[in-house]
Amino acid sequence: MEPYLRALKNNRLKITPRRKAVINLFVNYRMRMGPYDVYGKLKKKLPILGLPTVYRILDELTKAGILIQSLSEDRQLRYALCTLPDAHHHHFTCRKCSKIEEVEFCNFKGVTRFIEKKLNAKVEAHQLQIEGLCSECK
Amino acid sequence: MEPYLRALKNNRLKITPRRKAVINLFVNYRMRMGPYDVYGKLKKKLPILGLPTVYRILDELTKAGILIQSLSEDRQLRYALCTLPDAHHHHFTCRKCSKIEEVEFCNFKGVTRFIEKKLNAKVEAHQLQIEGLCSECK
DNA sequence: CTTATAAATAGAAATGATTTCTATTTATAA
DNA sequence: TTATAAATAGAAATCATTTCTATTTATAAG
Ligand SMILES: [Mn+2]
Ligand SMILES: [Mn+2]
Ligand SMILES: [Zn+2]
Ligand SMILES: [Zn+2]
Repeated sequence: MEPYLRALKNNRLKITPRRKAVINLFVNYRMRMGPYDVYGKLKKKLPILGLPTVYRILDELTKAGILIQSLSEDRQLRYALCTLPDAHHHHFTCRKCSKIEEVEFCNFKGVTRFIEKKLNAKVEAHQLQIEGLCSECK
Repeated sequence: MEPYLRALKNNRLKITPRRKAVINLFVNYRMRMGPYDVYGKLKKKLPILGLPTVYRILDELTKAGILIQSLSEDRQLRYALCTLPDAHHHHFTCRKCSKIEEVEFCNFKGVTRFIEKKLNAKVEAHQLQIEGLCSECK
């Protein structure tokens, strides 16, 4: 919890009950959740809570490096805790239980070389989504 | 053009002026376009044209393997012609001119091995977006 | 412990891409 | 030529997301 509060301070974000509750939720549930999921789960403990606040906090936490944002099959926003904010890496999502796992391995240099040689283009960014079944669900 | 019309037949889609116009547009402009881009460009030649028709045709052509669908940074739908519908491959998008190029190279097996060994999970699918500047724009 | 201030929030409202609906038109096969 | 299901236009609905504004709150300084 402390490193996340420090990340808030580093990004000049005040430590509020709502922000702490959102972070806590993601620490307890290590899975992908959308704004409405988060809203639904927090509404129990914080009956006075606005959905726009959830959207805003999720965006702020993403910019602060605490969460990662992705789009699910239905093209809606999803977020998950990222425990390795600094080094380049990817994420594996379980199709059954939505659990997220860190993938500290990236092969992409080979693809970059291929493209820059064959297409004579400059590769600037890549994004990789990996899906499947986690060890418990398979 | 003929292989695309054959693909329509194979998918029990009638050959209509609207569908031919959409395919033609993507054959002439080898770039990513959204429904509204397509609508705007076709409206000149086909003044009677509905935006829902464009949405529907783009979806049908994607299911028929003629186009690929992707989401742009602004989370909106984008489409492009795919000239290699059968073999597994990826696509490079130019950030400046939106040109799409085929990338017939995929490294992913190494990532799969890493994940299946380290996380004991089953990898079922992956999606890779590659962006940069094409040979003309860089 | 106050107080001042900018930041954060709730709730209502707006936005806008995408989808649905329905009456009419059209491609296609017999 | 005709019958039929498929395709379409245009209007309307949907709904995730964003914007707006008045009120509340976290925080730092005195
Ligand atoms: Mn991570
Ligand atoms: Mn392709
Ligand atoms: Zn799982
Ligand atoms: Zn370019």
